Amino acid sequence: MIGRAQPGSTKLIKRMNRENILLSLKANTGVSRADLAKLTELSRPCVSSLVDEMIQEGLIHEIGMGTSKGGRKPILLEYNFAAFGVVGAVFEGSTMQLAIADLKGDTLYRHQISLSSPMDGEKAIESVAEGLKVLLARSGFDKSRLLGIGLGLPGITRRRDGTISYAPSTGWMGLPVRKEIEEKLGLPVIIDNDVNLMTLGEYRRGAGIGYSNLVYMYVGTGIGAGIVIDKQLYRGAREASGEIGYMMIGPIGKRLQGEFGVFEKNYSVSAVREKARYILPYVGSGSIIRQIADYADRGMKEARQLLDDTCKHWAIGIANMASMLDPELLILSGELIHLGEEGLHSIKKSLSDWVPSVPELKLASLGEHAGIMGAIHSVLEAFPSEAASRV
Amino acid sequence: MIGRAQPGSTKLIKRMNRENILLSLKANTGVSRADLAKLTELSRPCVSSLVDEMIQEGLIHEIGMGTSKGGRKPILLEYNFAAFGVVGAVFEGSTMQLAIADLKGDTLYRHQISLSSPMDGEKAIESVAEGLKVLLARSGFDKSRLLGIGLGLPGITRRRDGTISYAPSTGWMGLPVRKEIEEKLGLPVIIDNDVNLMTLGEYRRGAGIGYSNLVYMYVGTGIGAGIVIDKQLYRGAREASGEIGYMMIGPIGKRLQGEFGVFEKNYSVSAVREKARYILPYVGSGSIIRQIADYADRGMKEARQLLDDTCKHWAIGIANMASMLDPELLILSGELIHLGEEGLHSIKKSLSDWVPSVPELKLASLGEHAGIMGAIHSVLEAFPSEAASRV
DNA sequence: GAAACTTTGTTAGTAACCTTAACTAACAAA
DNA sequence: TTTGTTAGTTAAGGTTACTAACAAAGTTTC
Repeated sequence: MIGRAQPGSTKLIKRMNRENILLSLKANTGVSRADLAKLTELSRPCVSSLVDEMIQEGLIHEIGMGTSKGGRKPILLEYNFAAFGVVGAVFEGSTMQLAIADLKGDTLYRHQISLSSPMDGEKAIESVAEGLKVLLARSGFDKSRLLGIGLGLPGITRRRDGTISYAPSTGWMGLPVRKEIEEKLGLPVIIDNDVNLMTLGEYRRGAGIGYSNLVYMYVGTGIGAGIVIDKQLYRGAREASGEIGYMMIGPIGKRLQGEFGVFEKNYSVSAVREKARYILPYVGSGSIIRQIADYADRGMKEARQLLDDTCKHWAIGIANMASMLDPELLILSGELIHLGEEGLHSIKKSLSDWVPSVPELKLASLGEHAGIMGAIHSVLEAFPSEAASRV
Repeated sequence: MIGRAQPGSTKLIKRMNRENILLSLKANTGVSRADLAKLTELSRPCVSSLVDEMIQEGLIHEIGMGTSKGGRKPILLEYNFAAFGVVGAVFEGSTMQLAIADLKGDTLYRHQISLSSPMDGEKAIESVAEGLKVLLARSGFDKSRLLGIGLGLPGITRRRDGTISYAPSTGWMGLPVRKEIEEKLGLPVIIDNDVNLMTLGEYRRGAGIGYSNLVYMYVGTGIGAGIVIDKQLYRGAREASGEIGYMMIGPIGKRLQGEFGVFEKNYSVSAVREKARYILPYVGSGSIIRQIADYADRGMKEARQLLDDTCKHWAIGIANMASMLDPELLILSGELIHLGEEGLHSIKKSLSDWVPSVPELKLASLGEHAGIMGAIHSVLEAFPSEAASRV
């Protein structure tokens, strides 16, 4: 027999109403009880009693009187963003970035750790513990006031199990990350793919604020994408969504097990850099697309060709995603940032030639911080107003 | 200021509980009040009173006694699937198919109308009215007992507005279909893209039953896809999701405004048929891929090449979708049905070479009826247990 | 400057809904 | 016939939010 969720009870409706009040309070600061009644469509007495309860619990503060609108002055309220904290951590090659944030998602302190032996999973887990200690000390937060830790990892992560199921670049396949860290720290841990978290970061705090459906495309050593659908990050049936490095773009060739996908084999930063080495007299460590563009601008024909070919195929990747998902917005990140205005324009032109519904295009706005912002927000989303659910 | 939805009231919890009971009752027939209490996690008295209420309203029936499990015999209940009806209608080229169904989604009667002037939008709308009359007469349903009409149309539909925003094949661009039919018939109308409805049909009644994330791929005159994410049909920001005919697969060429996309220009049934004309001595009207395969099997080299090339590029389309969305299941439909076991196998092989997370592959199982099934279910989903929400 | 509104917030009583506890009904097993 | 179990009902009680009325603290009007 097939059952169902959520039996409607009197507790449930209270929880919903508390949640609604908190949400309104998070979205607009300096709001009175009367305002909340209007916003939530609850009666004034009901709002008053719930608010008083939450003031007792330390979730809300009274911050003084407001100006009269022709009657008694309102008592302004504020969500107590400092009531709890969250920690975000992201592995990036040989460094680990950590940050502690309040319930608003505002970063309080950052910390960075260089991993001496980048490929050692156990060591990496230990440095999370180390970084956490530093952040707690600096911020003065007690561990009991942390909601949890969000952790960004390369490869395909199994969020539910808390393990890594596919990680060609680090070799941490099968590592039970969540369990180990939770045991070591006694805090809830959420793991996720790094590109997913960057997507979440840009969606909540960057170029994607206010949109409901967007795609985030990242071109780096590999090529990946994150997908937000109906305001939710979509992770796929096996948490392998957005693995667009495996799209069939460019020459196919033979694929070796455990290797990169066709698209990234042809047009990742590493691949383009490799091609450039055959053409350019000198290849530095900066943005490869800028280096190629510089030579192209100076009239080097082969450079111009490589540039055009690369842009065209990146545009093809974008067009494929746009035609399939019809997002409102497409955020370009990683090496795509360096395309510049002309590059962006040529991609827009291609899209309008190719697909019927062209999404808005924006460059990512958070830079290096996208991943850690996302990690922070992944915890905030996993525990929606934590305290409200204690009822 | 930013407000919020759903003020939690005592009415809401009753509605939720009624809804839960109805859902359990829809999913399993022949269930007692005691069973429902277990399924919904409500108390037995609560279930009893809600059930009695709904029996009064005609939503539920008692269907007799069950067998004792060591005590008093249970009174078995059944959802009254005949309480309301829904109508589905689908335009397909020059014919319109209609069907009337009960709340279970089981088709009661079908009807088909040939459109004398297929491209005349007004005429088409009139035939919906005509078909509805026939179905009501045959089934004995009164119009007041219909929840609504689901209507499948080619092109990009604006579901909210009820208009058509892009329809190169019919030219019905901008037609306010919903408004006109609602005014003419006095019934709620839901319009949707035809491929979306086929997807919904297969998801609810065909190859996709039980899955939560799937992609439906249709190859016909055009190429399109439907996307189900987290048990919801995803329509895209501008309702243009799944327009995979515009993926960049095969030679690009110049795209003319209002024309087909690159993928479908190269590998739709019409495109492949065109290529076949240059190769095969005779091209009939049946499945084009079967015709090519027959010549290939008889040793004709060019036919074999065309077959392989076509399969390969269809597989590329599938791989692109799989790598981006990581669905559990991919349903193949339209001309893809005729690939047969060998074709399916070769596509599976390609996929496992190309992408890291290979979805299950199935052939569509509803054939011609997928669209109309979907139309029916689109109404059922838009009015979830209609009567329950009257509370 | 007093009277008449207005807005904010609280108090008291009520209605809606679910739950628990206890009961009747109906049946199986021994 | 007794004992135990399952199904369904009745009655009392607990939460929760709502309405109505009121107090507090302003502004506006004449």
